[in-house]
Amino acid sequence: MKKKFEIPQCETCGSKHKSIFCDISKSEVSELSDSKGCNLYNKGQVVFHEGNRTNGIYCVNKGKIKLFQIGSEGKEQIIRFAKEGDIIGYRALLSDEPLSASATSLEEDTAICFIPKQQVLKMITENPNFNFKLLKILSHELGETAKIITDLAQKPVRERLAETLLILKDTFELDDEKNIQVKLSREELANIVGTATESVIRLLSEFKKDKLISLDGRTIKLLNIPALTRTANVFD
Amino acid sequence: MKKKFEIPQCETCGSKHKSIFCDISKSEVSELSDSKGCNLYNKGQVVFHEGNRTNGIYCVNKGKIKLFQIGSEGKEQIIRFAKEGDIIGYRALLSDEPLSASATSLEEDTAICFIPKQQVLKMITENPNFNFKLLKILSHELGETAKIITDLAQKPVRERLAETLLILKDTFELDDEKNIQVKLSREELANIVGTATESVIRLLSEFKKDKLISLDGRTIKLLNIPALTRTANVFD
DNA sequence: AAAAAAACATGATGAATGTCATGTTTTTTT
DNA sequence: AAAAAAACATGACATTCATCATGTTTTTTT
Repeated sequence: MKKKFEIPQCETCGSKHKSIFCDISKSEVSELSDSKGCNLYNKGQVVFHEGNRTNGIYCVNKGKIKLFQIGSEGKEQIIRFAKEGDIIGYRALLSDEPLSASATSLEEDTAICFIPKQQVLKMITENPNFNFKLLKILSHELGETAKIITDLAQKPVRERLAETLLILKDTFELDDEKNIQVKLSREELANIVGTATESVIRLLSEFKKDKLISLDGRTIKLLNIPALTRTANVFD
Repeated sequence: MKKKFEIPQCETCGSKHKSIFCDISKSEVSELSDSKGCNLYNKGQVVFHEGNRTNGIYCVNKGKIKLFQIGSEGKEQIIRFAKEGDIIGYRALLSDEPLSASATSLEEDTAICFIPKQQVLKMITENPNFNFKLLKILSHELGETAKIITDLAQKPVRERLAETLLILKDTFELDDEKNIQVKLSREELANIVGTATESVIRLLSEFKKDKLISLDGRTIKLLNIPALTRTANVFD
């Protein structure tokens, strides 16, 4: 059962300033606000499904999203995450291809706006700033995925898990107690790292024993980031 | 020692029609031709180096290019290839980040033009067609890398090698004898697949024994594409 | 609150694949 | 053409890591 909620207005959107929409004009904002739709999602609900067509882009107003593909054996592979202010679904729209990944919400009360294709295209052609930001997002993302490819191809599971924790830290940040601000199951962690759930469980226990992290259910506290970085074998 | 060669003119460029520049105006073509530079490369020469800054994009006029990253243990990971008509280096330019990969030529007499940043930015702002093509290239590429991530994370080496052969087929095409039109060392194949050179050698021998391919030095003939597709475990 | 389901945890085992050693062939350099 | 280097090939072995089995804890449903 979906709760009632205030439909977010772009004019007052808290995540606007840190999004691709941060410096569009007043008239564009109101146009955007009029053209968009917005939906609330419970934890685990599907926002869009791999293989489908999309007719616009989605903008995360509140909550956290995982984007994943289903591999040939039916196993989920998490490709990336999105949070407040991020857009998703733009890849399929701009390449005019089916969605390459599915998106589901990771938290209750996730709010996601939908901006129709027509409006997106209009902003691309009429607002060079928006256009360049889009090019920047895409090309940055492409660089990140290339790094992931190299890691998956060359690093052992232990290093990849350590690196995943650091990436999750950078993506969702730590609270004041150094806990990573996202809760994922062991299985989901395995589906990022590209390994078996049991391996994640074992390695997390090792990291804990080595005082790199501490665990409380799905909450992971980073106790020693430099040592974790060394474990991940990253130097940048 | 670099041979003399006719500097290619964009007006008469044979690869223009199949590139991002296929439908720019006459005046834009001549502007492009004036602003660009062009270089010849021998086999194995570096076009650009990971970590450096770039001040423009490169357009492959003739020849084949591999793009790769160096992993934390110094091992090369091939991210993608480029051929006649393809552009490279655009990711770094558009994201305003250092180059995420190195590029080297795979053949003698590779010719690559360089288009300065200023010219690229001008075309982006002034030619919506060019702009959308760029967005399309980036987003398509992003979709391809996502697939590769899922495969690397989930498929065994045998399947990945079979799939690599099929991707090479699609990228460089077959000649009339069904030979893949690119010559790579076993080590380079390993650096695509994410495995050891010895594993590639062994698996190629198996594929040969199973009549999926035949081998003549670095030339790979695809004898049974449907069976290779099944071996790769792909269904699309 | 009880029952069921899902998630977490740990040990035992085996398969996939990386590493090392060694030899042959091919290519490049002198 | 000879020598050197690089690439290719194959066997033996070791290691990582996935799978299976089983049990416990936590969460969800009834």
